[in-house]
Amino acid sequence: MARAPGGGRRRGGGGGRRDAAGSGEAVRKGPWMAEEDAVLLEHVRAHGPCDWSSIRSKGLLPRTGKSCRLRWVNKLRPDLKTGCKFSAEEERVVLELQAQFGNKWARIATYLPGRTDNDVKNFWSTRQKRLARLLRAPLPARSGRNSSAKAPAASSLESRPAATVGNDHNEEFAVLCPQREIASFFIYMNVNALMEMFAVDCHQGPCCPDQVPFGSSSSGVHPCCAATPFMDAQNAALVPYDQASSGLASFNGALPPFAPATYSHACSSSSNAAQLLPKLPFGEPSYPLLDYPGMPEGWNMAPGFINAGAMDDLAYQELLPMMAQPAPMVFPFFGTEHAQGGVKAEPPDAPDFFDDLPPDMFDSLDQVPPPLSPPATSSGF
DNA sequence: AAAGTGACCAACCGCGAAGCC
DNA sequence: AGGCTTCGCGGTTGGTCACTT
Repeated sequence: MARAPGGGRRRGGGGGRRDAAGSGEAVRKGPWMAEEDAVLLEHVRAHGPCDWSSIRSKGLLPRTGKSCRLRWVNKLRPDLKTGCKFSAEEERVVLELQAQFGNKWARIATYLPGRTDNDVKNFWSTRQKRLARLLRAPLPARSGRNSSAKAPAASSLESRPAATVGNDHNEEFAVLCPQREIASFFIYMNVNALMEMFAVDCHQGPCCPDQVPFGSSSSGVHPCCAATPFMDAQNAALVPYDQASSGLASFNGALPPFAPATYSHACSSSSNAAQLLPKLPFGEPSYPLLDYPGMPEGWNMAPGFINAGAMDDLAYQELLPMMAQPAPMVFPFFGTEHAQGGVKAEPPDAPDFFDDLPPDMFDSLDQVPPPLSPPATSSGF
């Protein structure tokens, strides 16, 4: 879906208005014109990408240095990949690094030649919105074995913040997200298997021009996805609660072939995830695990599976209205910071959400993984 | 064909860090 | 040491386009 370049906002003056700056000087805001770009490029050619504020002070452009820098970084740099979507490999790198660094877009962008922090940020934001919508979407009732599974008692719903979501069909889903400070449960769910389970339509995007109904694939895996080492961005960390607790969520369908990651950097290479994951009631992953540099040792991630913890507050907030009971403003899975009336606040005492998770989930889980540690070598920057 | 929705993305804002005086 | 300026980053907004209904 190629998009015409330049489709942009018209904020701060409708593309030509001159706003009065605090000092009374006219500062232009809004979209850049070709002539302005030319001036900016000339400045960079002559002085290099620095001294941004002088552009305005010299009267070259009625733009703030900040605006000039942004324009250069995001649009005028010669090495940018403009007008091209994130590749599967880039997506994978973003996912890995976001899990490792958090929302450090500038840092992540340094691993992606030709991409800016804004690119990465926008990509991630779009992806999260899509995830949130996927989680929020009413899903049709399942049939067969799944429909017979009992949902947890309502009482346990109340105390399972951020872990359970009901929908119009009275289904419950455990959205198991990591609580880095308590116990990081990363559940990597093949979204295509998920979609198949709930007969959710597949939106594979441009890689998948000819959508094939799931039913037509004998393996149950969308052929497009099966051919993609890293699947579509719509991978969702959504596990039907009853299945999560019963272990049915270990998918037997064919999983996408795994191409060993070409991306790597000098961080942790060892792993103990293989030791941890089997302890979760999802069965032994039958696919190779990607090593997650900088993650607590062993926090590997399967290709085509996302880190459920990557779901940010946005996604969770979008889930809130779906919850049968208003969740307390305690989000143990989402880290120590969360928005609360616009103010970031430390969550109160952690609830006993463990009590509401399947007891067998913890059967052999004795040790809590250590909190995320900074990358061993971030000096590559 | 029109309206609605979602994806994309340019560019602003606020804040904090770094550098300078 | 402290204030000011500049720069960089992350969050957010909102416009446009493509696709769907």
